[in-house]
Amino acid sequence: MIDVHLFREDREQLAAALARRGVDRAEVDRVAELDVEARELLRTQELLRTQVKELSRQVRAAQQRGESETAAALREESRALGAREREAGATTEAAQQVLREALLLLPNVPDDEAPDGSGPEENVELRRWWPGIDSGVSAPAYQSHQRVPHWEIGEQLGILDLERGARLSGSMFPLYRKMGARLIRALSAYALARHVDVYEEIRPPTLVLTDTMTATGHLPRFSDEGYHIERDDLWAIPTAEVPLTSLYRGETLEEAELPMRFCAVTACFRREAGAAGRDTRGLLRTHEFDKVELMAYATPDQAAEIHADITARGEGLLQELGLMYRVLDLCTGDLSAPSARTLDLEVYLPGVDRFWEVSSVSWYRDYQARRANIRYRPRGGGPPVLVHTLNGSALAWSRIWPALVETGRQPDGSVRLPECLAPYLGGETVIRRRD
RNA sequence: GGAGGGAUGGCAGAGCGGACGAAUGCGCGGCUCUUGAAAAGCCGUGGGGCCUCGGUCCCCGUGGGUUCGAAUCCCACUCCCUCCGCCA
Repeated sequence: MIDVHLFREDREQLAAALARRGVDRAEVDRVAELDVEARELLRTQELLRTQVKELSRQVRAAQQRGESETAAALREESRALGAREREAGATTEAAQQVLREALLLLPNVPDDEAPDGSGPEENVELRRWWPGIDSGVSAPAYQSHQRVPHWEIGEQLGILDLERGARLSGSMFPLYRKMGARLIRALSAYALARHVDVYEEIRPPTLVLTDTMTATGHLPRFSDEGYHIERDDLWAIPTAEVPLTSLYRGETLEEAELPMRFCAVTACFRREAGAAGRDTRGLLRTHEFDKVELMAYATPDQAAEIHADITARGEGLLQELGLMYRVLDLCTGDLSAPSARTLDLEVYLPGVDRFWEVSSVSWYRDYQARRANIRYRPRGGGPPVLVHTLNGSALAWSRIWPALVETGRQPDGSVRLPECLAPYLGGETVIRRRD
């Protein structure tokens, strides 16, 4: 959530920044007015409250002097004021609630560096990588045996069973078999092993409270996107970012502890309500997928370096896996609501001939931390300061899996997997037809 | 699911209707003493909001209630601990 002070002190600048991502000026003005209103109501209420407290003191004093009639009169006066105070309190609270809701719905202020644009087509491609690029090899010319979509490969090799997945849970709930299942497990083990040097491994809960979903910005704005278990009022996490960001919710850290870095592999659940019917073939879009997530709390000074590190780790994995990918700098119109700056990593799938997002590395500044109330005590003293939060995937396996089987497909129909996975696959890096 | 106990500042822990945002100890910071350190002594030390920067209001797990007045009494809930039941 945006600092409400900006609406008082820097409204013009704020409105201009938010306009870059399509927020109507009227929205900004409305929040500013709600803020003024709520403060006025608060002042009225506090004045009444002060009077009640003063009268209560006088009641006691009168009682101690034995003046019971005076005490009774004062009590009566205070009672009347108290009723008015309660009324004013209710009004104030209602106004503050309206203000809070409006603030929660507003997206973050984009970073100055984020490119302008109104939608995905205006994202800026920063770089592109493929095996051998460093030694001057030109972009790969994929062969016809690689131009087979992964759902066909998966069926041929018996490693992906979408029909039975759908039987269990409906469409877009994939079921992997044999080496296909093992590959997912291997990828998670491989990636975590690469990150635990610096990122503490966490195994968080998969179902979380509404407060936990609200802290990251997934609620209230995107309630349609989440699986909600009504009976217990719990949400299935759409990404490990959600539990990881709330790990220290409500706490005050010491500056010396920062940056704090975490990684986790979890299942991720998405209803894909807004994308119904699009990209539904194979594994392109699924309701459940496994992903390794990196997440950090940082001081504002540390944030840029962490952002670069998470990006580098995602890229590092893609390079070791030998997959062509590109890096996009998301324009203001495509930025997720809580993010100030996001770099997307997109892997190339030769079988379906398209780049597909496998990681979104985002810097939220203090937008999530303000919702989650996570602060740190500065080394040199002074009041606690909100942390910056950052996160990114490394990586989303439901899209790496297709990239690997399509890219690694041999002329004989078998699939060759990258050597870096051998230790996690029992040494076997070829998936053959009769596996 | 059942029974009982608990939740107070960075930590421990007192307070159980009136000047309590809260004793005391530890920790932390500063100073004195010391060649230096330790010890000792002295002083300081939670967070948030609002305004005319001097004030003022809120926060004792959360939400409600009683009262002129609530950390303190009542109700509900959450979480933690102990025991029982069930269970991978």
